[in-house]
Amino acid sequence: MLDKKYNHKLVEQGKYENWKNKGYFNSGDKDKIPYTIVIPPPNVTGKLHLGHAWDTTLQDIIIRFKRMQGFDCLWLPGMDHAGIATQAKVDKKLREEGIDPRSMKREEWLKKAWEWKEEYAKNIHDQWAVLGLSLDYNKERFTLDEGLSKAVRKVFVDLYNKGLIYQGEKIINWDPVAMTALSNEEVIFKEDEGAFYHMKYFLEGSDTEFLQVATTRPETLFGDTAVAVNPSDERYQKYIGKNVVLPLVNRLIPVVADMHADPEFGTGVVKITPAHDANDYEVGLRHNLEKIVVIAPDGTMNDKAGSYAGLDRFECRSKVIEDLKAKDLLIKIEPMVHNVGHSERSDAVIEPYLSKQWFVKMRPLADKVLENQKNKDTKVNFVPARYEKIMNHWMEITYDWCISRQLWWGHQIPAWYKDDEIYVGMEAPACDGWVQDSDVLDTWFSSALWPFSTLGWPDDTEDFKRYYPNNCLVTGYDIIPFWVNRMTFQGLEFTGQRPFKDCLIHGLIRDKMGRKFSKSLGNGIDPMDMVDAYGADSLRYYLATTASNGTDIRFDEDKIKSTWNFINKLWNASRFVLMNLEDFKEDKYKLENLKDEDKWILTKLNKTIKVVTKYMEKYEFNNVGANLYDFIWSDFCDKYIEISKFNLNDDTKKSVLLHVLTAILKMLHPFMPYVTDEIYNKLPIHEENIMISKYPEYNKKYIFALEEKKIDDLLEFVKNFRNVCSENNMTKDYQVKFENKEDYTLAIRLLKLEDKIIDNSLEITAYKVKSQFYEATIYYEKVLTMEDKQELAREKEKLIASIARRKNLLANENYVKKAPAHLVEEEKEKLRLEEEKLATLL
RNA sequence: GGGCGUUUAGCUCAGUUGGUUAGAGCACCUGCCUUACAAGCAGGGGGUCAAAGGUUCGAGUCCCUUAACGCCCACCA
Repeated sequence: MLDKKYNHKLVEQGKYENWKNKGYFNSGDKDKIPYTIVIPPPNVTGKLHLGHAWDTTLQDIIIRFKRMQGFDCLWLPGMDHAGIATQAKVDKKLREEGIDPRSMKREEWLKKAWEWKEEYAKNIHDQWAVLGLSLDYNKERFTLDEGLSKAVRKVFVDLYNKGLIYQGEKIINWDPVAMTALSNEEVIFKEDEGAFYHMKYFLEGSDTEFLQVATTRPETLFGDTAVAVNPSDERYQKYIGKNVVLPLVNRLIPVVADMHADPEFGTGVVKITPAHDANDYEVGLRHNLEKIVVIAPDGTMNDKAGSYAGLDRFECRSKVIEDLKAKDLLIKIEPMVHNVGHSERSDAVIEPYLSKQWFVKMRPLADKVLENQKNKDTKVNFVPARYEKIMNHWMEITYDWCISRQLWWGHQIPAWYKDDEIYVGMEAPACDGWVQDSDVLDTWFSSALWPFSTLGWPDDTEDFKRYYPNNCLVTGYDIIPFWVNRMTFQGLEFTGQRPFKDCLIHGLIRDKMGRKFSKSLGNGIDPMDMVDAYGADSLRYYLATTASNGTDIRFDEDKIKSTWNFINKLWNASRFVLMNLEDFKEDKYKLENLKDEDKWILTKLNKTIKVVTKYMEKYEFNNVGANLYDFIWSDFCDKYIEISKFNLNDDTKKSVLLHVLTAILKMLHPFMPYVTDEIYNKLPIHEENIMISKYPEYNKKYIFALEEKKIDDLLEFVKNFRNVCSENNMTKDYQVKFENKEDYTLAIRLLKLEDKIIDNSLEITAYKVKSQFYEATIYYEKVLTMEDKQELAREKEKLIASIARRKNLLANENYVKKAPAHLVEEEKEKLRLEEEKLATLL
């Protein structure tokens, strides 16, 4: 027997280990059709947050559903080495231990990093287990595994040989704290308080005539090799071709005409620093200007900055301002708020930096994606569909991807150098004297291969052949540019296929006020705390059913609480069923000699199975949740169980109770694996385990339209009856006369009318209660008060208005002609009922 | 600057291909300890669906305009 209250801690204890040990999570049954999802590999940098819990719950729901539908399900787990993020954390830890990470040998440092990885991987495994995720651990991968590293090298080498990877000296985003290059996606623009510094660039040979140059970054002036004006800007025509004197440095630089200078912006004169600004770099190329790097990788000024060398770039900025002021070269300081790029990981202000890096040539790869998305049979189907636009737009405007990182934690670039020679290959060259490139690849370079590298590609493995392309990928919309896009072009390029058929996009989880969770706000919520308080089942159901796809969730603990209540309801309904089925055996199970109410619940059940299955297939779990909630609570618990109490010795009743409860548990199982497992195992008839049981299927045999309508109407009658009693404050002394020959047995039981039925009319206050089939008069000793009369008058007015509206509608020829016939009929019926009601009232 | 989204009950959100008195949970009001559940049961109140216009017999839903908020991309010397 079940306890009186649902106890999530007791229920969830030990179940995960059991499932895992029994091998229920394992893929590989060749008699079944394969179904694959690969987990978005979490970073080995910390704990999982609510976003992970949401993301993985959705995947587990899909996988459990498909498994119950009879597919050979592979849900492949794994983790991401997360290059820059992990390196930053490992470095921080070492520094706290008093060790300078950069003084270590690369191999020693890597040993520490692997220790870190093992520790955090364990945390993540523990959390996956708590959440109940049915991952196939036999297939687990890590992005730095030998197999995945081989895939990375293969892709690098092939792209290099195709000319789609090249090494070049370009302006890239430099993170001076992590001291590495970054891709554009890893730069976050934030509005910072800054200033526009207006400086005097004197004309050569003049101490009166100068150009007023405005900049937000005066410290870069040491790298200026020109100033530019717009060729159409009449104010400055006469200066084009002349030289100006670079302040503080006294170096002569030319005034060039370039479209880049916007006459409307600032003073219309812009200083050109080709080594520290992407636009200036382009200007430099057009005018053949020298590129002078003046900032060192750590963000300090280098020797090109003369006496300023060694100063941090921001200290240098202050010093330069001070000195310009002292020399009367500063005109004004104009405060301004402008967008400044910050490193996604270290938050350092990004320095546009001229440096030699490796790049992926994106145009041909992106074009392939755009072409493929036009074919509905081979494209990636986004759910919701609008997110396809995000990917396509990215593909349209994409620029070359900077993939080299000056880090240790990652896949070292498979390029070797010897004097001026370069060798790119899967393995190191055989002869001596070659030195491997010390850089590693962007983390996303390896994650981009995740859907196929995890299946053994580039080898032609059984797994790759069987489980690729993946059926579905689940991730948040914020990850589309970093990951989804890159998986898509790499998948197409290297496997000739989309990496996954569907891409289910969910939103972000925010706090109750709609703010992002962040460390600085201190509003973070540990999913493990929620599991502790309400159970994994409650958290999962809440996360999966709260939002429609692609939209954000505002975290609301009250809603998890209300899910807990729902589970408690399920628990108690199950408790009721089990109490009454104690000696029930398989030979007693029969769905025969069904009464109207049995047919009614079976019809409702089958309709629910149909609609729930449809929404499961469409990943619309919010709709699944709403339908199940309503069916379970309103139809099964509030109505059918109550009715069943009148007839509990009947094996048919017991069979129906068991049948419906079994189906309910199965449909809830993907959402609430623990509690459904607990209850299911206690049912008198059940398969080995609910998670490998067969998902309910719609069965026309158990659709009884007539009985459904009849009982719906009876329940409507009962409700109206109660309403009349409640509105008129009727105590128990009233009498009831039924006005026709329908079967009122159930109504009598539900309304407890056994001793109140009369056959004749009485000369006291009477109320009519009606539904389509049922009709009764309630007699009650009561004087009508003023209020009662007003109430009656209000109701009369309402009815008259409604009747008028309907008559009007039905008089409308266009409506009668064009609207579907059944609607017109319904309308007529409603009108008839209302007219009757009005007549009784009068 | 370009694009996407949101705006529905006090709060958080659903709302299918347009179908005619717009739903849920929580909160609120009334009455109930009715043997599965008071974390419950039976009822109830509450919304001119952001604003204006249009298409249509019919608009929360489709089209146009506007506003507020949010996000993405680009860019700001």
